Amino acid sequence: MDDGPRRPHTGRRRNDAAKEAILDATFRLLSDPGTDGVTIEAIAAEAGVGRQTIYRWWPSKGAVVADALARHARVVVPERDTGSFTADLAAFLTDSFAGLGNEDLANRLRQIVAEAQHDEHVARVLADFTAVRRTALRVLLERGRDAGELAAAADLDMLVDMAYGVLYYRLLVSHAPLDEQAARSLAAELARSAG
Amino acid sequence: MDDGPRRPHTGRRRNDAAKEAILDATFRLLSDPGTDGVTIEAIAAEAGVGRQTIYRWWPSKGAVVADALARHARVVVPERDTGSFTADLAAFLTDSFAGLGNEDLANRLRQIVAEAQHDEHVARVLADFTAVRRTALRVLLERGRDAGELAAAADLDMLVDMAYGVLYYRLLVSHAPLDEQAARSLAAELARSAG
DNA sequence: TATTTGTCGAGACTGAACGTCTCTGCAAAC
DNA sequence: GTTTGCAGAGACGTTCAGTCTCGACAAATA
Repeated sequence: MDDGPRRPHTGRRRNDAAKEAILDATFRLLSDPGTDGVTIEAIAAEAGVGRQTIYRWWPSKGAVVADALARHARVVVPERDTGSFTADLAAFLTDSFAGLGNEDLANRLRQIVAEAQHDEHVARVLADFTAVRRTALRVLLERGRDAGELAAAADLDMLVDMAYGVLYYRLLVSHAPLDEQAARSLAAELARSAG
Repeated sequence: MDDGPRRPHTGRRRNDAAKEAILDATFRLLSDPGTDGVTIEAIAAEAGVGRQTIYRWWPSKGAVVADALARHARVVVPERDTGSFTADLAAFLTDSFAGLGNEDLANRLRQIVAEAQHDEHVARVLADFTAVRRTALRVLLERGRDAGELAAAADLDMLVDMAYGVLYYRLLVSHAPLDEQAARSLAAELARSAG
């Protein structure tokens, strides 16, 4: 049934610059704390593009948002290796928490998590994003375990989830701050898993 | 300026039965995994009520949803006191995780968290709901600490957040299951904070 | 009992937003 | 130079939240 392309491509090609402009505009709007949920209309206007052009590249608003987020997902987690596992862990958590001290970023992440609950595209991006973060923390914990600062039997994946769990739990429920003191306390409790 | 009610109430009174029907209908619809986000229209139809009647009792859809949820929020957390702190903790976490094994409940909680991010009414309900849970777990941890099974210096609030953090993190990102093994491992890591 | 008052269900209406369709212009391949 | 398909613009259909209006009706009062 599907006989595929039966002749070479002709006609005008899609404009990659438009795609870039759309992604940039989307990300810019997502940062704006004022707008609660970005609209396609706003993205098109901000990018100086027709709505249809957006739907030529992506199947839905969620897909655009997901793509825009994904390309900025590689936020740098500074590599720490001061020799002291506890200090490295505390620094890692402090950095992670501090990033969300920026309310723009915190709002963005809240939006992503919310949207991921009913948009599979966003869910996929969030899954990839968090997986990268988990891996980074796990590497740190492995180093600590190999150095004998964590119990050999410790469930490192669970420890990772406990750490990021606190971050997301507090981000989404907002009952307690994600400040430096919290990071220190969390690091201390995690490190208490001493071998 | 506000001279208050200048005469006793007259006229037909609001129908409490309608209010009940609306709340019940809302909760029923929230459980339905098919509908992604309940509509006022659907609530009104399900309750056999006019839309305006809903807005006569609540200011917004979020408020209705929040109220419907709040009245069912008192899910029973069985009181455990077997004498063994570790066993009690494991049982508490196993119960908590098991509740979300029900996909209806898990979906509902996902919806609540998502909606809470941009609806203050829902956010309030979620905050109250989680606060009750945190208190229950904290009592359990205090007992463990008093029994010398947790370090005296342990930051119990942080431990509580680490526990519920794992629950919410896994619920929302879905990278790992909330099964009994997870509950056991989590209990073990928390209890490792031995004094 | 008759009047007043405010709720009832029903449905029209507004406004926001998603996503589709259509139009004219234009750029790239043939 | 013709064909093909993307460009931006905007009209359009649809869904949904929330408001407004209407005739019916129930409760309190006179």
